[in-house]
Amino acid sequence: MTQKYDFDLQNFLPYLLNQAAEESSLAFQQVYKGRYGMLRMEWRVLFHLGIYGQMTAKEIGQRARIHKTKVSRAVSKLQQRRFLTRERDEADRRVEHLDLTTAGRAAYVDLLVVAQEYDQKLVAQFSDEEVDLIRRMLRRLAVGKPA
Amino acid sequence: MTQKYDFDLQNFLPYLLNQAAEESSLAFQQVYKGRYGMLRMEWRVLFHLGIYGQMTAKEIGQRARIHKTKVSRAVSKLQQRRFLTRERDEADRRVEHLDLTTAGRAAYVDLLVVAQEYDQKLVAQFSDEEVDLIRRMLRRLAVGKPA
DNA sequence: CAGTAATAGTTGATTTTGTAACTAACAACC
DNA sequence: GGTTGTTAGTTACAAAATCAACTATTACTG
Repeated sequence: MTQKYDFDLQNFLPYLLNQAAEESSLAFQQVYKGRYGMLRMEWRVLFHLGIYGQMTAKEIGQRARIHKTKVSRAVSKLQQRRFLTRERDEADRRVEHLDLTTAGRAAYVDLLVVAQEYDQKLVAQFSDEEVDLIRRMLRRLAVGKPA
Repeated sequence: MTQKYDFDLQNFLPYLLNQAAEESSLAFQQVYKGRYGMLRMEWRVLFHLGIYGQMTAKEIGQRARIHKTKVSRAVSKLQQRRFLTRERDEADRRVEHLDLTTAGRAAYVDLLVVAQEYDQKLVAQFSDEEVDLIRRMLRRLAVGKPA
């Protein structure tokens, strides 16, 4: 009965992607969780602000493909920890411009170093061409719409 | 200040993997959730039993790298839905041998077809060599231990 | 062979996430 | 200029993941 249908989870792309994603997130997760008590969504928001500078919650959600409720909660937490400030837009009072505080920027820079080192470790297992290719493939898969 | 440290999330492997994993799981998730009300852990257990035949909860956890509490709860749910049976090992009464029922096997086969079709759609975006490479890379990343 | 450690699996309390409904502000249309 | 529709963001409730402690059974050890 085994293998009757000749299918292997080890070739099933969504499964493989999940396994690799989980494993590859683990070490970095321990750092931002351990050092700053951050959640996944929180470091993502932190990094978006760190990299791209002042943004609104909506813009972060669009870029990172995170639902607005998750962004909202991550922003609250980061604000509580004094990692960012919210400033209401006077032209359109619905939107808030988010920006990192000095403390937030320090945390970002700290984690950035860790992220870069960790990424290099991961990437070092493969050739430059391989890395280049997997990045392009992953970006394509992340967009969706294969059909 | 922007780009000061020349780091792009779009190149950070854990981030890319997460994005791709999330997106690629979505369509298939809707199927097993919609048709059988299953959770991610439940289809994984179902597939492990479908592919490899009778196993214990521990073996499933090891193969799939799922924590035992998650396996335990998935198994309970699948049993409630009469998709699997548990049989106590008489030699070691701590362990249970799990096996799919006819209904469980039917669900497995049904979802298997969907999975295969979906995988083919994903894979069709790339050349055979590319697919081969990404699978090998993902398997390697999934094992961990880059350092 | 009693006592301690280890293993398979379960359960309960706490945190996180996901879904949907909500508020507040702006836009657009008649 | 008031009704209707949209958009940014929040909140409340339900679903799920996580972590720790628990039971039952087997294995080790002096």
